[in-house]
Amino acid sequence: MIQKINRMSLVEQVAAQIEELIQSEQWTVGAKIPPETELMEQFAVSRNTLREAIRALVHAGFLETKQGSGTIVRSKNTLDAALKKYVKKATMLETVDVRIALEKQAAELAAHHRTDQDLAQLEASIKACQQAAEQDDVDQFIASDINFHKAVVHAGNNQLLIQLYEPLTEVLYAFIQDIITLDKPFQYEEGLHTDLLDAIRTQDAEAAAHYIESYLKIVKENVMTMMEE
Amino acid sequence: MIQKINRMSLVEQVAAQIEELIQSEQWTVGAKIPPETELMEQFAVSRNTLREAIRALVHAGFLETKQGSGTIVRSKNTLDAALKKYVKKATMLETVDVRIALEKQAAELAAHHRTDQDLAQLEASIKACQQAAEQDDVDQFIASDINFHKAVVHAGNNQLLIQLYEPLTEVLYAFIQDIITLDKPFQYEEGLHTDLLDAIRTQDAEAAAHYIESYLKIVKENVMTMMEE
DNA sequence: CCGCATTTGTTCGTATGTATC
DNA sequence: GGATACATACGAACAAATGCG
Repeated sequence: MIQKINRMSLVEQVAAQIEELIQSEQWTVGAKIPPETELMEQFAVSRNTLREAIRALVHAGFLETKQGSGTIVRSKNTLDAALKKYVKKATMLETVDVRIALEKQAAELAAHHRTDQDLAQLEASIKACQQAAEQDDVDQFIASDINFHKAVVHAGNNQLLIQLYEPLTEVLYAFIQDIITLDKPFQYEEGLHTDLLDAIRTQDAEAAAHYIESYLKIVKENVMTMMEE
Repeated sequence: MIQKINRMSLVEQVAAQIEELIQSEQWTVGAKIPPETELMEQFAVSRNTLREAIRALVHAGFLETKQGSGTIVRSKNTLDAALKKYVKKATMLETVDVRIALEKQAAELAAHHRTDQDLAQLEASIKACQQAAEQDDVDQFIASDINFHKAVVHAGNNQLLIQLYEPLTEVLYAFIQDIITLDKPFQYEEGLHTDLLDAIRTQDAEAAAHYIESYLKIVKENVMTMMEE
């Protein structure tokens, strides 16, 4: 069997290997990676070649270098960094529409694929919301609320969808804060999330999607009224 | 006014400038960029520094280098490259579900926001499909079909959504080819797209979403049966 | 605070493989 | 095939920042 020639440049090969080391968590986030001299020996390449590989990963957001100190692992995936950049530039209205699209689909999938573990996670998130509401802890409530939505998406069991959804939540955090603090005196509606949970539990995909739609339609209206001001 | 010290490394500065040149379309996609020796002079940096910057942009998907030939501009934005990478790793089933999510929402938005220009574009795409079908040109038909779906998403007038959708189509191209060539002897259903066009023209968001849903449900079933084999 | 080793940042020189005319 | 232009790769050296004793 004749093998294909390795057409990848040395730099690409080294970069791919390092990326693999990060994603397999042999190099954990936050940890310092071996110095250049050491990596030169391990990969058996020159310093310049190694540096080009490292620089590529720095630019992509995987690594962070500090002169005199060393190089540390900064992040595990690039999509997150790239998406955040774009979401930042997009208008809030656009972001909300994309969120509606993804979360609705996720809710339908969750209704089909949810495990007992998923249901437990959803219940826990709802409880956290209730507790925060009782204590009038706005920040905690928002965090718990976002956690609930994330849990829904996770229950959908679609990795690609999860990766796309995650960066959106971060941007919405500050916005939701504005809505709650400005628009209303922060009142927690009891059945807000439990309806969706029931729909997912009973595997009623249609109801789950409908809940998300009506909920996010309200969010969208809030966004639009805020933009008019 | 005291200015902050420029703490960016030379490589980062060069990379940022090149990125700017690309996004401002002073360096257009497909065009060859000046050779390294020339850029060394223009940026007033050494070869290795320049190379590290270029390598970072190559890894990000902006540039593409070919030994002996030169370096050309490959893409205008990173999100596209990052997404493609992820989509490639995701299963086809996951990709289809995400596509359903995005396209459904886009169809609803299109029904609301479509302009006369959008409608004209949709009609043109449908005509291209019909022509390709009459001539039994499978490749051309697939291309036109994808163009139609892209036109729907564009009519939704949500930049973020468009950016997310675009990379998905590329991956699906090869797959749709398989379905058409293997599964069926390539027959074009007349009303396939016209129903959606009518829904968008009459601004019936619900019907538009419903059409996308039923259409992509068929696609999804095809994916699932193919995976079983 | 000083001196020193470590580590990344930057530059130059040189040789080699590859595409284009 | 030869000449030229260009990217690839290696090696050596010095600069600058950091951290430690």
